[in-house]
Amino acid sequence: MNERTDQDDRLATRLRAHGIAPTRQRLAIARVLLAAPQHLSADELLDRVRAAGGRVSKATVYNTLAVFARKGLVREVIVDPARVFYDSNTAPHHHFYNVETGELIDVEAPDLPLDRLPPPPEGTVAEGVDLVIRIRGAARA
Amino acid sequence: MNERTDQDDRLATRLRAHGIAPTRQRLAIARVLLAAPQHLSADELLDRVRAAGGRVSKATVYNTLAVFARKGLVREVIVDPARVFYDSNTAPHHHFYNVETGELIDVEAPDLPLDRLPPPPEGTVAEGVDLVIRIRGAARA
DNA sequence: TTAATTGCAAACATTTTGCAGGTTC
DNA sequence: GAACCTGCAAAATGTTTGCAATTAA
Repeated sequence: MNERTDQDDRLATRLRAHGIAPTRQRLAIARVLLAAPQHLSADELLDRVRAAGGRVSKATVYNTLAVFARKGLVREVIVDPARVFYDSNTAPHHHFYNVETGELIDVEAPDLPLDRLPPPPEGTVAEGVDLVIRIRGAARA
Repeated sequence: MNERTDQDDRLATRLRAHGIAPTRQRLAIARVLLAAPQHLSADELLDRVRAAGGRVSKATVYNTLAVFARKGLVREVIVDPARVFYDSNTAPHHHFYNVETGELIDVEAPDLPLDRLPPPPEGTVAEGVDLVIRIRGAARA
């Protein structure tokens, strides 16, 4: 059981580094969500955490995701009115969103010359840039 | 009452040009939404249509907005998980979204060199590009 | 021990749906 | 008169909230 403990230690450290107290539930959620770059909705995440043996309530998943997002550990992706996606890839990048399948695909940011964006209106500050390319079709391999 | 009739005729023509049958309710909705470039949610639109004397049900507003969007008469803007905005400006452009006030502001598209976007994955076709600059702060004049 | 976190169920808000009645061409 | 449109109310969905019990530091 040392591997798992080591990994959890790393995760706990990472949470603390973001000012998040590493509780049992938050670790269970982080273990799933931060395992790899991916896009999950709250409900999907709840399913996966439970499938992995985690005991978490729905409310806690929503709470936790909001905390993670606020602390910059994950990124909210708003592309579908039906649900919010949480992206464990916090590096600057953009997305393809398949409106037919609901699939989200990362796009490398460097491809895009977004360095000279228009300046925000007076009195406001830019907080982030979201670029979404909506696509459709079956992305068969 | 000729002015209003003339304007309605123009709107009706515009709807027909998009393959939309110009019913009483759709005209009432179009009159409000297409009067100027603006961003309205379904509920806001319902209020305004009724304030203007239009008799429309909530269901019809949702139906109509979906039809307008599908036919390209308006554009859906997904920036807030809580509600969909409908943008009567169909020219290519982007948005500032004030996460504090919920305000949407148009950004001229030409400012952005989005001509060389990454190609969509095989088997899919790009349908549109949404660029949102999230801002915060009170945009006082 | 003191504040923070969790879980449950009820509450919410927006949007969708079923279907009867109207309207349009 | 056949197809389309509308309205109402009920349902569906994802998310939030209130509050008592639990846990973390």
